[in-house]
Amino acid sequence: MSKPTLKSVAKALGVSTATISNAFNRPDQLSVALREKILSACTELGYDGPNKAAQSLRKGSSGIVAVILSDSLEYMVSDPVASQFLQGVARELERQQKHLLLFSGNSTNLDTITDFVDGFICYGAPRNLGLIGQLRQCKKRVLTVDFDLPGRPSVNIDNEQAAYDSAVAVLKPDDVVAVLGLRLIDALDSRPVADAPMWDNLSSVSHRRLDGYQRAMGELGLTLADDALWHIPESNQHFAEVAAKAVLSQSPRPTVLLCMSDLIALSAMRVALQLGLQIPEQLRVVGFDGIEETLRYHPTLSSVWQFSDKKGEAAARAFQSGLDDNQLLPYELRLGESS
Amino acid sequence: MSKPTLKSVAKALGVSTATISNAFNRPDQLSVALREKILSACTELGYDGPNKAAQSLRKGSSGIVAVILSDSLEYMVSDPVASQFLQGVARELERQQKHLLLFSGNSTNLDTITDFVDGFICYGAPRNLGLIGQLRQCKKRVLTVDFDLPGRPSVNIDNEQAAYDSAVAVLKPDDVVAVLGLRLIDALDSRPVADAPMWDNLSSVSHRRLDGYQRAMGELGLTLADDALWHIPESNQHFAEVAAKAVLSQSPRPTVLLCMSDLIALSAMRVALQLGLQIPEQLRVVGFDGIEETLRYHPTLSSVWQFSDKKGEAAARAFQSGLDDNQLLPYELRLGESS
DNA sequence: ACTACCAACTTAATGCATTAAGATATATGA
DNA sequence: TCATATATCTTAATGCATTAAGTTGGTAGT
Repeated sequence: MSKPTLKSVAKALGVSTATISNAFNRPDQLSVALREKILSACTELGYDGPNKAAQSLRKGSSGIVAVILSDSLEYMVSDPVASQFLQGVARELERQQKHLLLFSGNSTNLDTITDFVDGFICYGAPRNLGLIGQLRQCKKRVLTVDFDLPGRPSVNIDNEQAAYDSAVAVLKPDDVVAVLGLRLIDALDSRPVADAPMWDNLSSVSHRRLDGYQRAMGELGLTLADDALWHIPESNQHFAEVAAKAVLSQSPRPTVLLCMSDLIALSAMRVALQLGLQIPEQLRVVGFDGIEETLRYHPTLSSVWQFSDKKGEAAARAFQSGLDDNQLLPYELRLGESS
Repeated sequence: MSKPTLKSVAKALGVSTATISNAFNRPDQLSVALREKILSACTELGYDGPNKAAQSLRKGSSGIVAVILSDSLEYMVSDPVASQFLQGVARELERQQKHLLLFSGNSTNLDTITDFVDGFICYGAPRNLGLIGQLRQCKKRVLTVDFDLPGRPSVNIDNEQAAYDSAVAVLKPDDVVAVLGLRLIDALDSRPVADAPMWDNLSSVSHRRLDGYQRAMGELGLTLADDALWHIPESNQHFAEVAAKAVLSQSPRPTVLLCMSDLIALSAMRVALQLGLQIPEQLRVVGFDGIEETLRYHPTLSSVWQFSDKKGEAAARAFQSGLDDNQLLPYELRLGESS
């Protein structure tokens, strides 16, 4: 005997398919007695509700939400900030009884899943820029986080202001400043930005932060040397150390490092300590993100805390709400021993 | 004008729907000329291939694979071992052009997604035991990792032997042994197992490891005191520290700690050092799993490395292969400064 | 010239369910 | 008692595509 369907159950009970469907979806459309009879007959027959794939085809919604990560899943799951975000999304989605589908930002084709999902939460601009065009045209709901798409709802923090605040808190009038930036240009290794063209699409967050740093520096009359603005392709130990070593061996040696992620800042501090530098006496460091790990190391890191898990929850809630506004979440500047 | 469908495209071109379908799915069924005409007409019309939801309904497969985690997504994403595993799965799935849906082991109902996916990769027995029954009866492909379901393919390591090996490597004839076990009984806090009933379903891995420890101890004539076998509900710092503190203040004080995860072992070492104990002189510690973090701390941890990312890849490959065997993956005992 | 076969399409059944609109019967109110 | 409203169920159109089986025209072989 094959798997029972709505139709076969209906026939077995001598009622119409509409009634069975209503028994599951609109209890007010039939008598209580019949409904109970149907429901118990269903368990009897091993029918556990309408087929979700058919339902999804008919209703046009599945209860599955895709989260598009900026990079490969691989990288994302190992990044503390991204996985915090994912935790938040997961928590809220569980509350909503929805399902989470992970989608890599390296993928080329959105429409391998578009039909399956209720929409997309995009965490950071996808590495494959082709996806952006597809997202723009997508008929389904699209919500962006940490970047913007015209006409689409978004969840962000005020990166410019946050970066400004962090710089103001750490800078002094006579400082030599270096910036360890994240994904500023289109290069796969750590290197000074110099005159390479800025990578507009992928890095709006980074550029805002840079603007903030520069506003703060401007107010103090400080300028950023050409070779003191570095591009780091991925927020990890290796790439950060390369940049930190280079920057800290320049002369005049920087007295302040403005870092666009905590992981970068942490690595930079390690390098500095290895070079025998005193923190914060000879070098002050400020990070960005706010991750638990910075609390376990000494000196503890001054940083902008942006509570990625809350951001994830907010994103999932905003996705569900149907509202199309651009949300700005609060952040918090927390000073540690590094400044 | 509404979204184009296979039917509307067919009408526009004056051919049958079967032909359009074949143009996408079975190119050998129509002439090259017509196919190209159709394909270009499709881009013209903004039709980007057959609707996946309908396709899934018809074909009965979607290209989506669900990974059922043992706990909440929240916990899983933050656990280094689980996220390593997830990375591996994601990597292999990307290769196969399949999609990854994350499913919490706390969920009550499998059939909210069964119809959407091609099957399930279960990473550890789900915390909600009700799911196990549902998985047993599930018509779709089910592959288990780190536990077994009768008649289903699985991916494991030989936990008993691995635990045995690790214990043999660290134990000496006059040792006082304590075991910090993971999820041995049904309790939400850290506590001695004592005479609580073992939690069979959820902890097969842990029980195998315990068997391995005990075999090794038996060969050396060592026994495990009643209050020296501890249950830890979750592999995290807090629960591990509670157990470690308790065990290390017993007398006679243990000279060896057999820990069922590296996170537990790491926390235990921290506690030991705080108590002023010398490692490995006064206390030897061995862990389980193999995570990068243990290489950054001193003393470095002796542990069983099980390469969770490879396990993830193997699981995704085995899922795809259709083979129904029970795979045993290699592990590696790596000795560090802790023993 | 006739059969056989192939290439290239089409027909129509099928997968599983939702839902607006229609049909009955029973109850309500004046 | 008659018209109207309500509760309860059914009919049938619809969502979008896959695929086995059928049709047609043409080529090849003898």
